[in-house]
Amino acid sequence: MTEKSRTKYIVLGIISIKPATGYDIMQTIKNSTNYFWSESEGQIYPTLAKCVSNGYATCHETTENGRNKKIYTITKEGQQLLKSWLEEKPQRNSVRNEFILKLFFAKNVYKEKVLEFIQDFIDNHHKELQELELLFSTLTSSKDPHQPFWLATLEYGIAIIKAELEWAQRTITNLNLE
Amino acid sequence: MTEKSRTKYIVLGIISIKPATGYDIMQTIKNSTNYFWSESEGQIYPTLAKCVSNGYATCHETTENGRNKKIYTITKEGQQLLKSWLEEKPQRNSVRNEFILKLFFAKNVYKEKVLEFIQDFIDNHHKELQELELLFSTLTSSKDPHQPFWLATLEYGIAIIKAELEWAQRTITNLNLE
DNA sequence: CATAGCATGTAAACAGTTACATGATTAT
DNA sequence: ATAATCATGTAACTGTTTACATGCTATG
Repeated sequence: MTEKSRTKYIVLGIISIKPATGYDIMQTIKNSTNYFWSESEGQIYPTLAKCVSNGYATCHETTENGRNKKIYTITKEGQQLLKSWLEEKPQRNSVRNEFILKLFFAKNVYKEKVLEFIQDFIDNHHKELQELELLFSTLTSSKDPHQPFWLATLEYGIAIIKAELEWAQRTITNLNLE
Repeated sequence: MTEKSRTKYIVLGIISIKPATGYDIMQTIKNSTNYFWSESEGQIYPTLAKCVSNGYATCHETTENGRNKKIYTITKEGQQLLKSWLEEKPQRNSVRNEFILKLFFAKNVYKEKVLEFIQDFIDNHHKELQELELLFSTLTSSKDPHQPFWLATLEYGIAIIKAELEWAQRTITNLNLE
């Protein structure tokens, strides 16, 4: 956990909702933030250990169903760190969209290949849209105090995907790919 | 330039259009790919040197207006490498949107702060939209053979930004921020 | 005559992913 | 039995940014 890595904030954010294990945190990321923030496994456990050594979290070891678990709980210091980060102006992120980069240089690529890529893009985005809409329908009935914010981020994901799908259809026509 | 870094592909892609200096490449990225692919300065020069040592580009030193320049030209091998990469299925990129991450955890943030962040988001996206629309108007009249693909990527950027702006306005209402 | 832009580059620090190792439980 | 899931962790590698160093030319 170095100065600038934001991994600690998503970790602290998740355990601020409810104490959790490293595994739980990874599941939460996979199931509910993955469409706007992803983390790889190799970051979570070291970050949790460093949060404990820096006093931002405490660790409680238990055994549940014969499984050893380490349940992490946020401390007052962790809450303060999280809150002060949340109140800082968000930083712009570097963007890297490999699909669009390939399209940018697609002049010498066979039209069939370009069409194939756009159709894959459409398929993947359709699947993702379905997943987000499923999430949406479960979230709408939730009474969790976080719900309005989670709904807003989910609507963000859905809005982007819909715009991408519409663009992809138009682009197949505009590039005369079919 | 290691195995997986994609920096070499954007570098080769740009010099495949027209021989260029490292500085030119940075300008091109800043002016025309930055909304979907960014690179930092410290990557460009070492990548160019390695492209030369790997036979993907050649380097020609000249002096222009008293300035020393190194003009890089793509080789046949470079063109082949670029083309074979372009024809591989695009890889998904990891997503990291700090603004949305902060909104996800915004329950304990003052409403005024949340509103401020969304308004900054709107301002920044308005500016970016204007820049892209300016680019768009110059591109539409271009007869460059790359034009249809550049236009498609530009339309992608514009579509996303418009969707984001609409979402932001709805979200101010939905979260009762005003 | 100062500031912005043109032009090239490196070193150190920082960040992140991949692959592996281990072993238990639950479902098929 | 065996595959999937739960659960924790590390090492090595890969990739990226930041800050610095240098010096020239064009513009106001």
